[in-house]
Amino acid sequence: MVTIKDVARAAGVSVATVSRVHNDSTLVTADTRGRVRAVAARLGYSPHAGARSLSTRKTNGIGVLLPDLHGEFYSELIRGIDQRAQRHGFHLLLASSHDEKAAIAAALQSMRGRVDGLIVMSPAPGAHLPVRDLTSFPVVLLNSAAVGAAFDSLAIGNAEGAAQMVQHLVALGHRHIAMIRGPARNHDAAERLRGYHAALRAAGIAPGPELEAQGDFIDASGFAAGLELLRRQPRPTAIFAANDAMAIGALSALREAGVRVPQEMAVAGFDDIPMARYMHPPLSTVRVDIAALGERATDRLLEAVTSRRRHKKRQEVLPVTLVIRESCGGGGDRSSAISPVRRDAS
Amino acid sequence: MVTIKDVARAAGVSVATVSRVHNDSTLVTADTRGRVRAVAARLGYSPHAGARSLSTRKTNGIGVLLPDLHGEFYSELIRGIDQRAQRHGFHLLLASSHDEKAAIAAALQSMRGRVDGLIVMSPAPGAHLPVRDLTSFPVVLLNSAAVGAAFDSLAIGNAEGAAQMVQHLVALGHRHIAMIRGPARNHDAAERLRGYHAALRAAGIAPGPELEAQGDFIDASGFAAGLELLRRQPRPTAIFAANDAMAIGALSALREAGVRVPQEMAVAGFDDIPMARYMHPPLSTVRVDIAALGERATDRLLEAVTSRRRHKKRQEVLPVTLVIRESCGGGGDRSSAISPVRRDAS
DNA sequence: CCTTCCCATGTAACCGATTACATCCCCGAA
DNA sequence: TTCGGGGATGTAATCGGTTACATGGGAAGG
Repeated sequence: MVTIKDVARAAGVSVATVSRVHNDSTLVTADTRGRVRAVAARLGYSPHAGARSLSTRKTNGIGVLLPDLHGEFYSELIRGIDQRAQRHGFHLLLASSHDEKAAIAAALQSMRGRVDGLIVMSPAPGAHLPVRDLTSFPVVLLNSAAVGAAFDSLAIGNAEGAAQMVQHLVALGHRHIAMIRGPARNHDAAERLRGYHAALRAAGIAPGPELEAQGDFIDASGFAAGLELLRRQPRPTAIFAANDAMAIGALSALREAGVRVPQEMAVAGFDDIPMARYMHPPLSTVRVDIAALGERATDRLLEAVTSRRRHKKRQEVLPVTLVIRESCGGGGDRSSAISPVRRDAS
Repeated sequence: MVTIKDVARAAGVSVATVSRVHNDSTLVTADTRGRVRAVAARLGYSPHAGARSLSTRKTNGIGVLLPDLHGEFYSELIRGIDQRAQRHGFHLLLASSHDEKAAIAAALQSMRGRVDGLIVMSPAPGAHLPVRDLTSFPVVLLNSAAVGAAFDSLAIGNAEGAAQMVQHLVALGHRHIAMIRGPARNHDAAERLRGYHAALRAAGIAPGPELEAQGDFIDASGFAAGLELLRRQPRPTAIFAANDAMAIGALSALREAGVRVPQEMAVAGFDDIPMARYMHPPLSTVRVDIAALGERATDRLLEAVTSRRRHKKRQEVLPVTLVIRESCGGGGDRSSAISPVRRDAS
C-alpha cells in the first residue's frame, strides 16, 4: 500500500510538497506539481482518508442510526440522506440497531471519530437514548420522542395525519374503525395511535381494545392483523393501518377472505410508499415525503456541522397530507375507467 | 473532546495503561483497571475509532457501493449485509454512485483507509470499473459482468431464472410473451433479457423488438411499459417484467385499462420482493433471496479480509427458484373464482 | 540476604496524513 | 555589490491511539 512517503521519495521531494500538490495549494511550481502528479499516478497512490481526517479533524462522514431496515420506507429515507450527503461531499456510515440500548451505544462507539455528525432515528422513547454519548457532536433526531430543546429534531405529523385520516373515514360514515398498531415501543406508532384515538373521541366514538390489533410495521403482521380483525364482533367497517406495509398485508388478507375493498371494508395506510398507488385497489394513505425527510435531516445536520457555534437547535415537524385513492371508498372510487389519484413523486 | 491522554493524566497512569485497560489486556492489575475505568466513565471518554484504526491498520469497516437506492431490493440487500457485518463487529460505509465512472472512483477514493474491504454492485459492465483502484484490497463483486478470475464475485442466476419463467409461460400455452426490459446498461437486466431470448428460441418463437418495452427497474416505468404493450399488434398474452417493481407497475396499468389478470394477460416479475405476494393477483416471480445475497457477499468478503493470503477467489452463482402465484394463471391458483384460460399443454 | 524472574507500568516510535515554522534561493532595489 | 523579501520547499510537531521495548519492584529460591 503506497503512502505519501513513497511518492515523496520517488518524486524526490518532501512529503509536505506531495501533500500540497494533492490539496491544490498554490505554493507549488507547475513543474513540481506535474512531476508529483505523474509519480503518484504511476504508483497508483491515493491518499489514506482515515489518516487525513485524523490530522484535519474532520471526517466528511455522517452516521446514520436506524432502528430497522425492513421495507421501502428505509430505502427511501436512506436515498434522501445519501443524495444530499453526496452533494456536499459527505459519505454515510450506516448502522441499524434493534432497539437495545447497548447496541445503540456500541454503534455510537464505533462511529466516534469516523463521523462529523449523526442522524439518529431511534424507535424507543427519548429516555432510551444514551444522551451522554450524543452530546459530543451534532445530532439530528428523526421521529423520536421529543427530548426538549437539547437536540435538533425532525418529526412528521404523525398524530395529525392519523387524525385526518380517521376524520375522513368518519365523514364517509364509518363508525367502527379499527386500527392496526405499530410496534409497542415505537414513537411513530404511538403518535399515530394517539391521533387515531383523538379523532375517534372528537367524533363521539369511544376507542377500545376491541378495535385494535397489534402489528410490527411489517407486511406479514398486517396480513395476520387483517384476518384477526375480521373475526371481531361487531366487525369493523374500516381498517386503518399504522403504515402502508401493514395496510398492504391487510389488503391481501381481506382478498383471501373474500371481503371486497372498499365496498365491505375500507382500508387506509400511512407513509405513501411508492408502491401504494399500484395496489389493488390503490391505497389511501397519509403521505409522508420520506426521501424529503432524509434530505431535510441531512441539510440540518450539515448546517450544524458546518457552522458549529452559531447553529441554533430547532424542533421541526414536517406536514403530512391525505392521499385519498380507492381503498377507502372515498374520493376517486369508481372502479373502472377512472384513474386513481396519482401523485408522481420526483 | 476527551482523549486517552486526559484519562491517563486524571487517573495518574500512562496512556499505555489506559489503552491496555480498554483492550482488555491481562497485563493490568484489577485495581488499576478499576480506577481507569472509573475515571474514563466520569470523563465520558470513548476511544477515537479513527485514530485507533490508523495505528492498528484495520478499520472494521466494509464499503458498500451500490448503483441505486430505489425500492425494496436495495433495502433488503443492505439489510442482509448489515446484519452479517454487525455480527462480526463490522460497520458499513454506504455509497450509491449513479454509474458514472468518475463517481465510482470518487467514492472509492473516499473509502480508502476507512474500510477493510468492498462490496461493489456495479450496474455497468466490468469494463467501466476502475479496476486499478480496486486491486488494493479485498473486493466482492455483486451481479457484475464477469471480469474473469480477477475478483471474487457473486451473481444470481438471472438468465436461468428468466428462461425458466418463460418456459413456464410457454408451457401454459403462451406464444406472444412480451418483456419489459431493465435499464440499458445494467448487467442483471441484460442477463434476464438474454434468458428470455434463449427460452423463446428454444420454444421455436422468434424474439423481436415488437415484444419488448424499455423500462428502468422502477415501478413507474413498468406502468408506462404495460400501457405501451397493450397497444402492440398483435397484443401479447403475457408480460414478463425484468423485476417485480415494474411488474407491479404493469399490473396497475392493466387494471386501469380494464384488462383482467391472468385471464386476459399473464404477468410475471423477477426478484420476489416481500411485497410481491401481497399483490392482486399475487405476483408470480423468480425468487432471489436478496437478503441472503447480501449476507453471502458479506461472508465472502469478511473471509477474504480475515484470511488475506490464503483466500482463494471464486465466482459464484446463486440459484433462483420459480415462485408461481396467481398472476400468470399457472399453478398456485387458489382463488376459486378464477380458472386459468390456458391449460397446461405439456 | 542476594539473585533471578516475572509482571505491572512507563517511554517512545509509529500508523499516514496536514501544517506551522524554518530554510534556502533567486530577484530586484539601493 | 549587498541586502531585503517573497516564494518554493523541507523539517518536524501533531492528530489519538497501539505496542515493542525498557524499567523497576516484589516474590521465590538458594
